[in-house]
Amino acid sequence: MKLKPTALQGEYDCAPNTLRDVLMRLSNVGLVEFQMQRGFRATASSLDRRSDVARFRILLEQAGATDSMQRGGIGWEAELTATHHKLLHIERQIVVAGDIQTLLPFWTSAEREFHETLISACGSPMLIETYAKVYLQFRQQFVGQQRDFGANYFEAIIAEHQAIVDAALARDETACRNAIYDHLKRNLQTTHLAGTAQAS
Amino acid sequence: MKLKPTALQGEYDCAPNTLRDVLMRLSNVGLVEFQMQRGFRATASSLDRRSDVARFRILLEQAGATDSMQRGGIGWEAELTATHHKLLHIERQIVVAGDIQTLLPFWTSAEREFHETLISACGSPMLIETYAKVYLQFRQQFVGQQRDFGANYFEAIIAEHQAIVDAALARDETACRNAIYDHLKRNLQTTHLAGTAQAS
DNA sequence: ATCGCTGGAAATTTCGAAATTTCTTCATAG
DNA sequence: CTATGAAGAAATTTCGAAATTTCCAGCGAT
Repeated sequence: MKLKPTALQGEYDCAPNTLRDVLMRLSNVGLVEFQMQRGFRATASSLDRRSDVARFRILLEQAGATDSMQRGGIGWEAELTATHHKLLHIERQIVVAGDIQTLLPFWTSAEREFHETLISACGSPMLIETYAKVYLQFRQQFVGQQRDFGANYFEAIIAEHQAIVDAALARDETACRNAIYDHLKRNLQTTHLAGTAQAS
Repeated sequence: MKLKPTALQGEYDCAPNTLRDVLMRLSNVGLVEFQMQRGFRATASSLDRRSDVARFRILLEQAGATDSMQRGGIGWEAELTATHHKLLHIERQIVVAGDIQTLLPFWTSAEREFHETLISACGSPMLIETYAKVYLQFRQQFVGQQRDFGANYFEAIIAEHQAIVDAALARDETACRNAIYDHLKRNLQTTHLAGTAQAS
């Protein structure tokens, strides 16, 4: 679907060139596609695309977490514990209240913070920056997609996050890689599974 | 170092806003840094930065090559052989003639093609696109840096590229990962070595 | 002497119109 | 009926000026 600056001018109240600037920045993050002389397009939300993003996210998160386990000190452990605590609190609320609508934005924010903290001690600014972009693109794949959060969906998520923290704090690299893979494998296509062996 | 559109207006003959647009696109690739309301800056060329880029490149190239070895068919093998043949031809010319100045642009182009072909069959558009950007940033770290290409520098490079091709065609994943690491390790800082174990 | 505030200069961003390029439609030829 | 080409329409890019924001130096107070 095309995104024409002049068409969006009515939606948002500004000049077409400002829209162009905004779209250009969104294309930096990967939320919008840009081609020279051909304008902007919303990135398609296909099964292939989602699988690709998930696969790449697994690669970066496994590498970042592994490095963080090797380099991270007590400060990293503290931050990881803290962000996980906040995340767990929200997830329990969702399970109990079942009120996903109002809590979802808080959960999204907390989940991002948790995963970013997990890799924060890897020592590679480039990996951290790239992961942030990939995480946004990952989340973008689910906007407007009416996913059915099954009854025990968030209970499963809670267990998966717990497994990641436990492995990370125990500095068990293999366990952590497996936990990350298990957390994200639901987004992979079966044809991609071969290429993303758990422990790699 | 700051990059002010109005200042570069004399250098290139166009309006400041066009310069702004160009710099914005360069920041997409990572060749220029951009901060909201604070304009553009040339990315610093420090030892830390170069090491970070190299480390990230190793991660992506190892993963991409591994997946390509699993998924690539005869077509991939053919392309890899072809690009390596072209690269080797240029490198031999450099060794014989010692004429680095005129051959360097050709070598850079051929080297990029070779490495991109190596990971081209990985099946992940995202990894391929990211690698392309990282490769550019890697090369950027050496512009204007008078590196001393020692007498047998390119002879070593030839051997390293050969090791990569041989391992890739033999589908020896561990050997290929090691060959990639050996090819790029000269750019890593010692403090980073721990984080990038050869076979990972 | 250091810190905070204010005023002016410089840089960045926004804007709307002009110029260029691409896309669409329709007519004509094979 | 398909294909090629040209004209018109639409979209993208460029441009220079206005508006906003940031940066920097100088003044005054604690």
